[in-house]
Amino acid sequence: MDTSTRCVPKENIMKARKYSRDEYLKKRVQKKLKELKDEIVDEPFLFEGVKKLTQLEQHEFKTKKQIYEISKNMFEEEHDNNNNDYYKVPYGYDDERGLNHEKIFSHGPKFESKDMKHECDEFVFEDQIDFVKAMIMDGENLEQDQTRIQESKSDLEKQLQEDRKTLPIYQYRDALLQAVSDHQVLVIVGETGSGKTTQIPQYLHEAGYTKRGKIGCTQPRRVAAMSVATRVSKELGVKLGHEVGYSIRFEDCTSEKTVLKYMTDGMLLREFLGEPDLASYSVVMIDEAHERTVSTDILFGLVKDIARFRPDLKLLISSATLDAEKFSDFFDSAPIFKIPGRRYPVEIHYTKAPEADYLDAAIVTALQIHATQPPGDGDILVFLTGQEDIETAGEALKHRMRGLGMKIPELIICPIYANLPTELQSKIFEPTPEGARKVVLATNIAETSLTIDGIKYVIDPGFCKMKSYNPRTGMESLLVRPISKASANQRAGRSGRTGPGKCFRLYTAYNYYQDLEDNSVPEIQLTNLANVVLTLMSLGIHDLVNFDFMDPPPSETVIKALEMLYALGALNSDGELTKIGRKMAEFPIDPMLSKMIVASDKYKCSDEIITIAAMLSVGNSIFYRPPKDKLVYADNARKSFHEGNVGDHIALLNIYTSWKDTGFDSEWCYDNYIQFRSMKRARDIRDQLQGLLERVEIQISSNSQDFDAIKKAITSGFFLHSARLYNSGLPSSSLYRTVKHPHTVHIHPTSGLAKEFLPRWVIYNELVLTSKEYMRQVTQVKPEWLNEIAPHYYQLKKV
DNA sequence: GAGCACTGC
Repeated sequence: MDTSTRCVPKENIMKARKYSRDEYLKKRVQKKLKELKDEIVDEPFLFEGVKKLTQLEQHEFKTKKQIYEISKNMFEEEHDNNNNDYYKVPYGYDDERGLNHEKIFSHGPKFESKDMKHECDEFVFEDQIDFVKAMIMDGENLEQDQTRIQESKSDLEKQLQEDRKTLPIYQYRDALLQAVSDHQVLVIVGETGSGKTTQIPQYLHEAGYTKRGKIGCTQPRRVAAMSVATRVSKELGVKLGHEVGYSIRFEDCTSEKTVLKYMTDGMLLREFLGEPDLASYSVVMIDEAHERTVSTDILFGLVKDIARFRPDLKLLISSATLDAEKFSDFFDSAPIFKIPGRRYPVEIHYTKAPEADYLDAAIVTALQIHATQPPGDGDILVFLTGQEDIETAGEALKHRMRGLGMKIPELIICPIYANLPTELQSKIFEPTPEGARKVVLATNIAETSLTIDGIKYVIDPGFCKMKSYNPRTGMESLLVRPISKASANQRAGRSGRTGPGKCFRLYTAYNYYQDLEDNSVPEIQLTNLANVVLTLMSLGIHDLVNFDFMDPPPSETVIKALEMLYALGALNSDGELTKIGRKMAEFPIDPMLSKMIVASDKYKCSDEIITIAAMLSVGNSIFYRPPKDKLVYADNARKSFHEGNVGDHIALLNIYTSWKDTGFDSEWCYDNYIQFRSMKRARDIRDQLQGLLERVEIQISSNSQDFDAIKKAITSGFFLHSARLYNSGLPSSSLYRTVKHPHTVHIHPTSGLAKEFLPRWVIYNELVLTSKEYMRQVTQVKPEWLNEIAPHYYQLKKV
């Protein structure tokens, strides 16, 4: 794979495809077809036409397939009311592309792997992708998997105990307990299915560690913490929330009795604030450490530190294979304990040559698999970068399946990405009907966050979207980038969960070994750290430069965060936390938002401000973006909350109060093109913030009519994000200049302020870089407020 | 007139 071309932003590839080549091609083909139409007498106009066309246009167009598709579209438009059967591929149509099955079958295979050769012998597409089978990721302990049978309810507990003994980890029980007793820190390597998450805490409990304190086990995700705790409580035959419990944001399912506590990593981090030595714990297990979330990375440094003062505290770091040595090194050469996983073998296939258009290649590969493998065999999972890719691929697949007619089994297309409304997400979990096959088009969500049963084939184009953060400008953007080896292996492993699987990588073996990084860049190096720095500060860690990070974040990012906290008044000139800073640290949100809340006390509008803070911290998924034809309704709905050019912040407040007035109705959300899921989340966050107000002694006060007071409170948090209209003489100019680091930016078109009216001074929630540099969530302010609210910051600047 | 991968507190 030529990584330089692979790094081209997806938009460019898409644009080139959509607007230049295809448009051009379409016009040419349509013209030619019209010319030819009179020559070809009806029967199958389309196919004869295509045949002639391909001869004529051979030198101009790359593949007949494209010509076929365009002429087919054109044909369909013309014969819209006709019998659909007409579009079936007629017998005898000769196209090496593979639209006639009998013909195609005679072509040779291009797969190199032996078994595929046999299976693919009869079906080859013109732009077939050549794969080379390279290796098999070994499966382990397979024979034991046969025993997983659900028993009747009365036998359930007995069965659960039997099940526990069949887990690979069971035979290592005594050795593991010995290792834990001999060493304070232990790195555990165990692949998925080894049972480490459910069993290790139970073994330690059985061995008596819970007599001295709780056993805590962290997970990167909420659902994992919940489901594992549920499972373990069943295995131990206790009620969830008693001896076994879980703790996640908005939901604490634990009691005084709880000795095995599963929690999200962020939750343990917040527990540090109340209990800096984790005195109530005897064992802390950091699970899925290889995922390297910001919270786990911080936890590493913190637990390593407290382990020195608490020799009785046992630490378990559990991870996937690749990182084990690194974890061991970080924890002063802690011993590594290996547990084999339980997984089926996965065949890895690479392409012989790099693929220029990964989307097209993925579609063709999916069709190839579908056409050559028996349908009851297993479903296909395709990893794509985002919603747009998924929609494009879904359309293309549907289209081509129609082109292939009835001779091929049904293919059910299931898109899945995090912003997809919940009711549409559930489609992927429905069992595949007999004789059909499911193809799941997924983002990275399927890499770790959810598991789909019945997947046998994985198609991995080798890309994902990654966040990048520029500490200098404070700008965030998403870039399409090649994945890491670890990520590629994780994706491949998704095919081997219920039986032997196959993974088709749309890049070459050379690309894999030479071009891909071993591991993904840890998140802590890619993100804004203001909140993390504030948390560490309130734990009394002032020397952040020397904090023991496994992979330190760029010093620029840390300095930027410190500067911001200083400007917000959370730190004094000695770098110590102020009273304001301590209050701010109580809120689990971005420091600028928490400053806004703390400041709202003064303006007597804390009720409105926590609503705005909750809405802002839900992020950009509040508005549902429907397909193009309904987009205009969605935009109008959005505008209706923005009457009087109140600004986007007040508009968010309006949305929340309108929703609240309906009694938190889901229909209302649907009518207004608002995501119900996001609103529920906003409500949860708001409730949490309201609870925290008491803790920092801020009165709930409402002042819903005084927008200036609300805006002033917002300005107290966001005065660093101010911008001034630039070139205001020109009516069409919408250029703004940020005040802090002078930089030209625009108001995001989805803002209520974008068109109607351009204020001279604004504050914004965030900067994003997409096609331009945009300010998102913008509100007008008066320049004198900046002087009044942040004189320390604006005194020298000319406002 | 744009276009937001995924988590978490």
